[in-house]
Amino acid sequence: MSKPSTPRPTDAELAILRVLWERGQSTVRQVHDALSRERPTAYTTALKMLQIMTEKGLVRRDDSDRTHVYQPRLSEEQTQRQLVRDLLDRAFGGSASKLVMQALATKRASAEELTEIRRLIDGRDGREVRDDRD
Amino acid sequence: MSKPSTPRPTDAELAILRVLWERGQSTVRQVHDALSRERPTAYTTALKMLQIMTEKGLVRRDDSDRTHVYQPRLSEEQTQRQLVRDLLDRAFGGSASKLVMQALATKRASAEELTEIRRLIDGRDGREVRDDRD
DNA sequence: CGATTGCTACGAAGGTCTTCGTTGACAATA
DNA sequence: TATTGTCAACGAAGACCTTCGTAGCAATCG
Repeated sequence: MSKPSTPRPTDAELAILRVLWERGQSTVRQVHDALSRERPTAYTTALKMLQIMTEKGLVRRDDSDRTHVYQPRLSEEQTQRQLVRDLLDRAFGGSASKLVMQALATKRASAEELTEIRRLIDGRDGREVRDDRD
Repeated sequence: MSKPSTPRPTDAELAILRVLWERGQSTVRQVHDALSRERPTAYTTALKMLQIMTEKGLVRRDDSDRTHVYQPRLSEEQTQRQLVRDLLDRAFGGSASKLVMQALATKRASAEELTEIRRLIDGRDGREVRDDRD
């Protein structure tokens, strides 16, 4: 039950969401500046993007002031979970262990990360998964 | 070094790859039949898709017979790893442990899966990841 | 006041994705 | 042989995605 209330963010949308998660609520200018540090684009690109994302429900807009302020509608964790679930369905036949296996096969999985992961698993063993809404 | 030799498969492409991974090398007809069980589409949709995927290098085509035969160019595991790495970069800041955490937060992570995952980690501890080419 | 600056809105271009109809070649069959 | 069926190849439509230029409006500066 319950289809994803918000659509899967595209690449450019995700880039913007990353900015909003890091900075907290921001103006178009602020988003644009942050994005441009990585890759120079026009101001109106960020603007248009945020407008579209507002329509899609990916961000919320406060337009009480002349300069609008945007904030992400879902937390970083919620979005990450949604993306993982999506990938799980699309490419892993729903098998979380296979996904974890591939995550571990990544060079990025450092020793510290493995320790961290083990702690995670020990922490919640077979037992229940907290209720999640996405 | 080395940018992804093959592009990230799109949704429809992934659906076709799933068929090829499961069935092994297949004709357009066979792919189409398998896809249509899930969601009815025209034969030429599968055909066009496979033609495009051939151009992109996602599949390999044997056209020695009149009826061409297609096979995936990368294994399921290679593709999965590529997708995980991609998601890691786009949405997790490269943190594998965060990704695993979200995978575990999924209902699908059953008790058996957790056991399986723990075995994986114990199996390879901090040590090195086998060489991987994608 | 007039000019410049900063903002939103809008339209549109150029790209990719997915879908399908049509065409022409070839094969199988009546 | 004439018809029917199967196949690959296009082309093109319609939907998104991403990017930007332009326009219109408010505020601010000289």
